Amino acid sequence: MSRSNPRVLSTLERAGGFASAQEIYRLMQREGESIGLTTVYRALQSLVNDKIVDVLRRDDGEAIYRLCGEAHHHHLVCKGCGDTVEIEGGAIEKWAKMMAEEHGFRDVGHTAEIFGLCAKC
Amino acid sequence: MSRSNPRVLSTLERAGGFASAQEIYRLMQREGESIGLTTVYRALQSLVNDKIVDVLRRDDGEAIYRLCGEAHHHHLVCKGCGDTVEIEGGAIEKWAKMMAEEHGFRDVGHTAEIFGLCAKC
DNA sequence: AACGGAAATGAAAACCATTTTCATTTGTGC
DNA sequence: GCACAAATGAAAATGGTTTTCATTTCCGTT
Repeated sequence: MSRSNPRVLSTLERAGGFASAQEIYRLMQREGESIGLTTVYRALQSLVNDKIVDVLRRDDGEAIYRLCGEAHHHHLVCKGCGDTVEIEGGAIEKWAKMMAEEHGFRDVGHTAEIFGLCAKC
Repeated sequence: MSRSNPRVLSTLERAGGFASAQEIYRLMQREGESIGLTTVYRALQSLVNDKIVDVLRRDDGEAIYRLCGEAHHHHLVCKGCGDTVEIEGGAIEKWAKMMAEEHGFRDVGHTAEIFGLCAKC
């Protein structure tokens, strides 16, 4: 039942370990790989089930997939120009762990994004 | 140009300051208010522009709207049963402020959600 | 009160990411 | 080679959100 298509995984890796299904699909097309959008979605779902990738949501609602193994980081996004800076979140990791423990949750992940206006905007 | 329909705002307040457009629409219908879904969406957009409400995304991609004035808190969500606990995020506020400062960002906000499995699941 | 233009409204259509359906192809064990 | 399961992808369905456009409501001016 493992539909974890290796071509999809490797494309996700090549994309910097961070991309939406549509982006992965377009990327594969551009590189001449023959694949259907459906298969991309299925492969990603499968990778999520197998906990090889995580899902988050972009602000526009599109789902983005990220390799779990990736150095975990967060984003500082400019509301004006869309510029994004990757930032460390050590404090957040601890906070998430503490909060989860306190409420008896296990197997936890988290998302955290900061948005504002950058120096130029 | 202010399309910030007060009936929509008051319904959002009544919903606990936290609801999706569809939920607000259904709530208003149930209460016998005559309004179109389009108007609800427009009113919410307008409230977001005026910084009276914020938007976040639920895991399924649906946008949820929240009164800005609300005591700012975060959520610990169970992936199994969907149960949600509101938690404090003092550490996060500081982290967000620091990171923003460090990169010259101003007028910053943030989102942070923790998800995992609750004790029952 | 009547008129005219601007803003608001909402039904229906368009949009777009995602999921489902289903017929076809591919792969594997016999 | 054969049969059966799994994988594939085109096309249709789904569902939240946005757009279009014709109609209605508001307001300020006569």
